[in-house]
Amino acid sequence: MPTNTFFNLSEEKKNKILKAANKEFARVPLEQASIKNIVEDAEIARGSFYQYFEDKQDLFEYLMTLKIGNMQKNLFDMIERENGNIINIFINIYDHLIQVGKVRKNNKFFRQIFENVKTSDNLMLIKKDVTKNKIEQTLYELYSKNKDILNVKNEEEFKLVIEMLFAITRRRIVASFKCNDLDEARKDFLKEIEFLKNGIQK
Amino acid sequence: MPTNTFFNLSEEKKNKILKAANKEFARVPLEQASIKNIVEDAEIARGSFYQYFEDKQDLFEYLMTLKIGNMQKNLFDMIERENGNIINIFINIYDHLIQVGKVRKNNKFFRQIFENVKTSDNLMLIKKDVTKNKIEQTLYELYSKNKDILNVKNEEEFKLVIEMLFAITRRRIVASFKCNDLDEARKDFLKEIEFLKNGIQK
DNA sequence: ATTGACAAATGACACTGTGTCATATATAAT
DNA sequence: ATTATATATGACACAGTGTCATTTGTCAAT
Repeated sequence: MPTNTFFNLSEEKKNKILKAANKEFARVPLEQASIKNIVEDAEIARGSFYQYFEDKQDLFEYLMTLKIGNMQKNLFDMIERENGNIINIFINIYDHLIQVGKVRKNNKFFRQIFENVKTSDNLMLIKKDVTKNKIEQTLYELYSKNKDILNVKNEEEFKLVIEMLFAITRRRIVASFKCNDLDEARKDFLKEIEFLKNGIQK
Repeated sequence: MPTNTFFNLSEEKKNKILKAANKEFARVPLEQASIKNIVEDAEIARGSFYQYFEDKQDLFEYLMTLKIGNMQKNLFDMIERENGNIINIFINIYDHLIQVGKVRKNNKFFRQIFENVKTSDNLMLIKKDVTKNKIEQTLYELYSKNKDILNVKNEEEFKLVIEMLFAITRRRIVASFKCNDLDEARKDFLKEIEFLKNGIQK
């Protein structure tokens, strides 16, 4: 978490810093991002940076929570709209994120994040406990709505299914970045979803 | 690729360097690995390192090809043994790698690699064209053997299936690192494979 | 208006690590 | 013995990090 000193800054100054951070984190993966670039771009002294943030990770995570906050609402709306059907939800997430990637300015920022998620990284970038609770709760609701249409015996198995859907969606979003033909990319995604839905075995 | 200068070195010296590299790459992910540590451990001058390798990536990739070379034979044997059944092959790969992780000294090296593969990284660490050709060829043979038991219309779809199996296996191997109970971890893996095999939809 | 006390800003500094290069040393070839 | 060629070396310039003593700003109390 940033310090109070940071939060006490004028909106203008805070924005300048966040904008510079956004730019840097969009440029390269987190490990390669340089505080030097950020402070130069934001026109603050190096020392000030450390007055505001513990390190670049700290700033990065804060920036993430801001961005995720925006998406969260969309996500819960979407769950509502799809009446909880987990498969359709993920298809919607895919489409939504591809759309975001195409249109929005923070395009590159998200791309960096998606491309650089490591196999060992957790389900999601959601670490904040507040959202975590809501997720847990939502998960249970989703389970209730899906247990009759899915081949799952209990909530544990349902979680596995979600992880698989998540992994597929993530991989396919990244693949779409590299692919020129978005329609083609989407077809591959849907094909994989279908494989998971109906099984690969004859 | 390392330079000729490196290959001309005495076996002893080469081994000392590779051993030091192995140690460092087992310690931290590639980006954090330090050439300084390697040269100090291998007792060579900093300048010499750059006489042998372009950079740490170069050394890393060479080390990888050595290790993969060892596994390759095992893999092709396994394909033979399982008579090409792609699902069983992946279950075998899982078991084999878990075994390697438990037993072998290079334990940590593999763990680093598996944990730090990024979503944007390709199917495998196999970049060498030689092996690539053999893989392509093997892929076709595998397709022939599996097309009758799997729900795939063509080789493209078969490739998607392989990618999915690969992704699942990778994720589940990494999960097993974090899990104390290896049997539990294996069950989750098999469950996911079963989901893919028979579908998640009732 | 002056003082004191606290908050915030600053950049020089010590540190760690990278990649290069001129020079030194070894090996081989004639 | 001389020359050519290959190999080895560590000092150096550069880039980045995190810290800290010092400076600057703010504002309440006198």
